[in-house]
Amino acid sequence: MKVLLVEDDALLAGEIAAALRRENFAVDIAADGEEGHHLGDTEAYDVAVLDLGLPKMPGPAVLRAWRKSGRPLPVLILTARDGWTEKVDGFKAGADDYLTKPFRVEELIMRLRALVRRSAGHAAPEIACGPLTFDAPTGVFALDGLPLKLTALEWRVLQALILRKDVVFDRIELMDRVYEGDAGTDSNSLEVIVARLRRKIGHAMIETVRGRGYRLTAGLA
Amino acid sequence: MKVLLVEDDALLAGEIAAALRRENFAVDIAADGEEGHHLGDTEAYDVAVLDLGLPKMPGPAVLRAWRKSGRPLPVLILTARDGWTEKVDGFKAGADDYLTKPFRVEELIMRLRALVRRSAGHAAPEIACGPLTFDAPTGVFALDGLPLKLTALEWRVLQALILRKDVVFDRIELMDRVYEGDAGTDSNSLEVIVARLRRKIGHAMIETVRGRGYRLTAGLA
DNA sequence: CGATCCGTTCAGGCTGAGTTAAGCTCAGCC
DNA sequence: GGCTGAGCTTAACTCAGCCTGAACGGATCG
Repeated sequence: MKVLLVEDDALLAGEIAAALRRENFAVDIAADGEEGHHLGDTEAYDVAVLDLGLPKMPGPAVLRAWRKSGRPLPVLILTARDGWTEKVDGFKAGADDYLTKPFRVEELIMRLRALVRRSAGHAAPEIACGPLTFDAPTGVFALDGLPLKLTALEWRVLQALILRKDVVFDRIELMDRVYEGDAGTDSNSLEVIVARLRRKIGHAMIETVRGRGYRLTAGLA
Repeated sequence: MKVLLVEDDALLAGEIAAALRRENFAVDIAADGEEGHHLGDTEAYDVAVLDLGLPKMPGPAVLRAWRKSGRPLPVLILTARDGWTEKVDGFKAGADDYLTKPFRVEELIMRLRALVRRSAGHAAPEIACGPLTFDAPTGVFALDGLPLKLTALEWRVLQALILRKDVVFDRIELMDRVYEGDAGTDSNSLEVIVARLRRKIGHAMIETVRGRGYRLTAGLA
């Protein structure tokens, strides 16, 4: 899962990013509105966290620009102001959620997970695919009920796949979602990760579609 | 837009309902957990507002029951408690948003709108042609409902054809669309691809127009 | 400082998608 | 009817794309 964090306060941004990475998120940080707008418009993210008070380009303008270009990207707005009129403005600009500072990082994480789950079209907190289940709020995978031990990258890949199970996930897009910054295409590390995943959850579950990407299915049947 | 409001405090429920109706929402009120659960399970709502402290059946239980029966209904939880651990529990049960009392009705309305907007984005626009269907967002072809297994080139050809079904697709133009760069006309590889496609979806569906190109039709003679 | 774990790189091997080529079919035309 | 050429089909070939085992190096932790 890849998050775009647009926040000019470097200290706060670092703290949030560290907390998110501890939860296996991939995080890109933009320090001002322009950079944030550009990244959100060109890269593939699952969700964006957007501060309202930004240099160069204010948060609402960034959000409006994304919506104007038809980005479906879910956006959580972050702000120091607690006034309800501000919130209304945020939602009017197309925000999906709103959090006021100060806040618990745990709550931010929960809200982000809920946003991603919902925007992937899943209502229930648990997504199942054959013997494999994913509990969205906690981020835990289980195989036949037993919790799986996955590394950060394995987790990101599997999470991306299960959110779009039964659909082919494009190779390039998958790499974009799994790796922070720009993904180099001249590497087979993703294949190695997939191979290791297959050894853990069974070879049949991750199907490879030549020339396009991977697909998570219930295995057989 | 229809809202299910599960709230035992009649005064508060009335206030919320009035505010929502002022915004042209249709509101059903349930005064206890059992009624709320039943309504949410049998009626069609766009979104539900769920109080946590309810008589007869507590809020989290209601939510879990909905999720268990596969309801895709987006749910906003309403509670008097402000602890972040409570919020985490709410999200774990499958909530999509969380609001603590007291709150501005304007914020509730905004959050409900955001929830509905996001959960509405999952209607699948499908192109159909006889027994063949194409789901544009996922890019999946299906024949009589069964997903088709296509190679990259087969997929490109079929996609080009179904986007202009019932119209003759010029050979040269088809090759230009399917092959990167400039297509050499001195090859019959396209014909091979078409032949393989025909074997998969039935010979009648792709009609040959001599001297011009191909045409995708419903297939009946 | 050593141990462990994780992500990456590299090399070797395999599979199958896409192409080529050759022979066949059939529509259109005289 | 017979000729002609566009299009169809099958089989074989080739190489890009993918898999995987092993080894390397960086990070983290005691």
